[in-house]
Amino acid sequence: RLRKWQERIRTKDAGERNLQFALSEIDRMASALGVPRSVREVASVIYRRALNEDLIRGRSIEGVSTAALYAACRVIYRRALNEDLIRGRSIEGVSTAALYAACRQEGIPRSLDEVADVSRVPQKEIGRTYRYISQELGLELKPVDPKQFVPRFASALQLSEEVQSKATEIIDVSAEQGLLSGKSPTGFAAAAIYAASLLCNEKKTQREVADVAQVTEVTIRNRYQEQIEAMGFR
Amino acid sequence: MTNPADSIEIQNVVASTGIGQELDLEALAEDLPGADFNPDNFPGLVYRTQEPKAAALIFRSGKIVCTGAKSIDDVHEALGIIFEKLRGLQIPVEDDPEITVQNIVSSADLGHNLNLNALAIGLGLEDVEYEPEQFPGLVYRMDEPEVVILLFGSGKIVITGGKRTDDAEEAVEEIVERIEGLGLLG
DNA sequence: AAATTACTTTTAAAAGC
DNA sequence: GCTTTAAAAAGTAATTT
Repeated sequence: RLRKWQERIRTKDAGERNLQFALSEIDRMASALGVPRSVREVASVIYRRALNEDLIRGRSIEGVSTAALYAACRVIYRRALNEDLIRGRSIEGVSTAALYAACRQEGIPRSLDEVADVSRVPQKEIGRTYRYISQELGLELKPVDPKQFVPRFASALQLSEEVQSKATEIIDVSAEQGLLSGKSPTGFAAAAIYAASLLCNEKKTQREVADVAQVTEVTIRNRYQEQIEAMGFR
Repeated sequence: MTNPADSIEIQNVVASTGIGQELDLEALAEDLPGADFNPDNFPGLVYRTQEPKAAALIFRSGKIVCTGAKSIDDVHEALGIIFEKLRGLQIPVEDDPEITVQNIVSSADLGHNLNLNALAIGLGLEDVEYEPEQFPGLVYRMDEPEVVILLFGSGKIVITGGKRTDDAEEAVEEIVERIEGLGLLG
């Protein structure tokens, strides 16, 4: 009976640790991404819900970057595994996916690429975990709107409000004509910003825009051509 | 006015069977020209037939998976070739092993461009996965028939997960009906 | 800058880690 | 969950010419 009691304490300890770790990870990544505190709280709420519904199962720790934190993560993972609490799923993967979901829910999305840059988990697992918790928690998030990337990308490029509203207009018009289906929201936004910068005489090169949006120049070129045509230019 | 169901083409059929006899894959790999066997990577031996074109995974238990065939007839033909090859190697093979179709992958064309954003919301976000940042297709899980449909902006679609030839046809009729009901088909 | 190759998604079975 | 097989869809990306 005493052993059972001790086990319970240990279990509770590990759970607390995991939660603390998950929350500190969310905070660390959110800081690195420049995400406002209000959104960090949403990410925390999503993580807690995932925990409550026992969704942290069946995923393995795969992300490796800093050796020390990875080691700490493994210790926690092993403990949780021994206590039959986590059974597989990675805290980091769920933390990162929760942050990605929170940003989307709050209308200030980060691309999976951007989130992966500050996470210790590979992009592929983040996407997979996101789809999993999104489905299980019934988040029902609408597809990412390319327009939501405009303010952040444009400001990183030091472009004016005028360029931003022009880019937004280009996105609206070309999406209206059915050009958005199946296209990457970041690539679509990047092309519109590039086009708007030309139209407003605040030209940025395709490379500059591509770097900020983390897409290739080829993608910008392809989307740009379609959008210009949709706008009736060319 | 062409019927989308008429555009259905079977692209791949996956089936399983067994010869009811344990196999020494090491020896089989030696005797079967063109066989690929890397037990460190995967427990099955890979053998490809040219006509009809298909790939078979042969396991130690004697169970076989056939994939890549373009029709159910081709699956039977390809497996028939493999059965004969094994018999030629003095390996006893049941008279006509039962062949079970496990999955049929088909493609089709709805004939109109699709607004995937509107479709994701219209079909119901709970049954839909549409993440254009990761994949350009919208993934729709249909209940009846129980298949998964990938829908693309071009109107081209992929139907997979079905076990009967009729599943694809029923699925196309059903998805066309649903999309039309939403007023989202051309 | 165009062409090629390759990877993303879904599905199913097999034996074993 | 992973490993392997094949196939389509269309977008994106990395190489090669």
